[in-house]
Amino acid sequence: MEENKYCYKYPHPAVTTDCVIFGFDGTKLQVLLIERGIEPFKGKWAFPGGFLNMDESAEQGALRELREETGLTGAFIEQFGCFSEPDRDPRERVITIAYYALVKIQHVVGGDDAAKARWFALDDVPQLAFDHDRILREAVARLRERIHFKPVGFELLPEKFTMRELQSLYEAILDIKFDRRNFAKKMLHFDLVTQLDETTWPTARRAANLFRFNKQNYDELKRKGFQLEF
Amino acid sequence: MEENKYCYKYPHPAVTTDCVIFGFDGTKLQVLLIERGIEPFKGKWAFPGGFLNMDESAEQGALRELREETGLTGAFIEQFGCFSEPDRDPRERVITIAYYALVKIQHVVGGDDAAKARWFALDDVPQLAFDHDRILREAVARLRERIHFKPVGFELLPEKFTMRELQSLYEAILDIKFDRRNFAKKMLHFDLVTQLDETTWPTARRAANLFRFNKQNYDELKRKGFQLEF
DNA sequence: TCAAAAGTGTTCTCCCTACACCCATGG
DNA sequence: CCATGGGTGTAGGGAGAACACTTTTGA
Repeated sequence: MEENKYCYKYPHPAVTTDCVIFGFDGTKLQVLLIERGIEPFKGKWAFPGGFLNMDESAEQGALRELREETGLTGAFIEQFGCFSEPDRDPRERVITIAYYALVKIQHVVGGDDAAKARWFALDDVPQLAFDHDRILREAVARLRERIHFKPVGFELLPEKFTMRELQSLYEAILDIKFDRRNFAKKMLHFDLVTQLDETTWPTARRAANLFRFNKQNYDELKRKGFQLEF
Repeated sequence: MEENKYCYKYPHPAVTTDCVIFGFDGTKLQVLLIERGIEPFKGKWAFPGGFLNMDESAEQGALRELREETGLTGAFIEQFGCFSEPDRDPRERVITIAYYALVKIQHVVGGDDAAKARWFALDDVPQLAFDHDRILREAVARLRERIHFKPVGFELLPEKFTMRELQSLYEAILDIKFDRRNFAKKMLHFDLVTQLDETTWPTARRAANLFRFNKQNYDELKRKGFQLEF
């Protein structure tokens, strides 16, 4: 049996993609992790990911992994870095291209296949396999940067959401508190959210207005080169 | 003679680093390009770069390439993306990890070795080899993003510079015009620049005050978590 | 003396911030 | 009726934007 049939003149590293999947439960930012079933780092938690196929781009690879692990298609993903320390994988030299994904948590049924998958609040993520601790830190940093200029947050919310949910999301990502009224004012001022006629079922105390993301207006603003700011 | 002696169970892509080197000539943002001497894309211009060694991280590889091509050590570099379209290199599958470097143009003696190297103003960069056009667009986009929050611009200027030079740099990067007085006010307000007692030789019409970057104050601001804004 | 670039301060506006009271609903 | 969360407006301050004239020096 031929074991090592792919040969090159010079050494080549292996290349993987890893996907930091963020979700939002209405209160806290969550990350989807998978418990490793094999060595190395067996039993540790890690991001879903895997080797890149030779006929796919890194983005396609990341989307494929995402689909395989969560069943999600068409989620928002963005590459945020490539991690390449020579000894980051004990088996062989592996370079990973890292993406973060923003998913609507209620669309993820939970680890649908073999792998043990679980959501963790960002505060109580356990120690991770490989250099995934560092990868997570950089993913969060990138997400924080992004949300200042792009309304990526909407990717994490359901179609319809309350102003409080939106605010909680921003607060969870940026780890700061906003004044309720000022936050709503700013959001509405940009016309990025549209108020619907519906309200929440009065399941809490009082029914709250529902909003949806106004993509048209966002595209319009972007086209004009407007710089948002949060 | 054994040609292909590095063998793997699964196919591995080749991995390179490429370095988009930015400089500033006092008026326009410049990029350092190298004319390719071999196929593919012989005669086209491209960024300096090369294959990653197996014992170095991507950042080390990029710094090594930078040193080999320009003689520069210790320049500011930042990774901004990994490009992985399966057919981006006609020879074999090659993934490139892209960095941009900010260098003081007067420190670069010019292509010191074999390669034909030349500075191009951003406006008249010719069509580039591989997918380097796209890489350049993304490098510029990242630089623009960065300069809003980090005083990366100082990496491009000499130790001592005039307020006008600094303003021209910001204008070149962001492609907008500022009011001279407001710009100086904002810069001085953050205490990011310190005025020196020296002035330029009155080579233009009137001598201008010289400034230098106040790194201490910047670190101080950063430590306190201050968010700059330009 | 003229042209070209440098130095300098004020006003106005707008946006961000801080802040408090009433309303609706379920228990 | 009370507790909880939702809705709403205003006043003040600070930062950014607009803006013009004088100075220096070389040609």
